Amino acid sequence: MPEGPSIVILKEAVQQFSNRKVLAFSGNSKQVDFGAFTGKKVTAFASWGKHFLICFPHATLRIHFMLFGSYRINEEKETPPRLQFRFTNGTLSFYACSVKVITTPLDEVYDWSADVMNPAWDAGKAIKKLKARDTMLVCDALLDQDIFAGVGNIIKNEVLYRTGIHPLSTVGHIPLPKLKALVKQAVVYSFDFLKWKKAFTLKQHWQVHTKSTCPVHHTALKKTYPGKTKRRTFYCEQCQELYS
DNA sequence: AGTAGTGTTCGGCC
DNA sequence: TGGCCGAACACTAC
Repeated sequence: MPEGPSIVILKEAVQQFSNRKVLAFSGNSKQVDFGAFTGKKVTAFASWGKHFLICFPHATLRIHFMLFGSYRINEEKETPPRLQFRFTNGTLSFYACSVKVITTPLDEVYDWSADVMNPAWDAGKAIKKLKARDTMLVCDALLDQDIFAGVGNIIKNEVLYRTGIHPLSTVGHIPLPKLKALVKQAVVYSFDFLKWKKAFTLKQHWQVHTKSTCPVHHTALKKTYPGKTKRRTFYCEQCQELYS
């Protein structure tokens, strides 16, 4: 569920409830005053990176699925929903997710140009942010939501392989053309992810993530937990150059 | 059938 | 102060 493209899929799947009035609203979230949203109309569904946003005239509900969150449309799960909306044309339920109420205008909360899937995405700003973090390891930089909102661990591994950059490379030592390729592919792979996920073929397109051999050299891939983020990292020592 | 992970926040410690 | 680390959260595919 969690990476940016999956949130875009969710946003598209719930459009049937856009501009609909909430007939009933319940759940086990402690963050939400359910009465404050009952009878209100959903003005829009939006997203920023891995954040899913349900907009109302007076406030926005921010949903983050973390590792285990899920949702159902016109279906029920056994587990109690964190949030459950009933509309005239169906129900929308969220499970095991983090929920927050946002009352500040969204443009003040979110820098839309940092979201790799947003039309406002600004590659130049991403390059500037990377240059300002010159001692950071690239494996950590790709997971930094202030730079690449929406990028998760799968996208990280695949983008590093595509661009031939070793995960332990230091951002400040990566040549500018390579850095530009990295920023470019963070977006390109995210949209590939979206396309493949919709077609239920995402996993079969993975080149290194969860894999044990390099698709080019047929030699063993490395699997480590590097950097500050210590997330599972798959890479090929022959294909991916170390800049340090 | 047990394990590990598409993620983030928080509190404690040094 | 601030960086680092582990725990917590809570589900399910492999």
